[in-house]
Amino acid sequence: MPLSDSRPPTPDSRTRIYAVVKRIPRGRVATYGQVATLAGLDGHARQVGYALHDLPPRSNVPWHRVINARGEISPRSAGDSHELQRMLLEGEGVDFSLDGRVELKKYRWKR
DNA sequence: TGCTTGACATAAT
DNA sequence: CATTATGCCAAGC
Repeated sequence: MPLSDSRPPTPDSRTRIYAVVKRIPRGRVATYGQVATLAGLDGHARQVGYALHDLPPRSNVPWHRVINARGEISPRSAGDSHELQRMLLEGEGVDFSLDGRVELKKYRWKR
């Protein structure tokens, strides 16, 4: 069986997303939509979140710098990662509002 | 093969 | 600025 060359060339969209997330400078945050756009997946904001969800905690990807358009940490189904995320961001100098929101006006990563 | 769910975004109200 | 409704696309079942 001549192993045909019909294998899915899926360059793991996740890999692309991770690459973009890694590009986020320290002390700054980006929205899912922004990451999706920069990753060439304009409109796949949801997939970005999916990819990050699959991201193992040992990964060197600063997933904590990715937040939703409201400037808040997306409420996940389970896990205490959202607390860790806030902690990490605060550790980088990102200021949080009393409502637990980040001032995108100030910290939004501007390409 | 088709329906449901999901770490979202944007526009309208 | 909050809430509601709709859109988009991929993965899971």
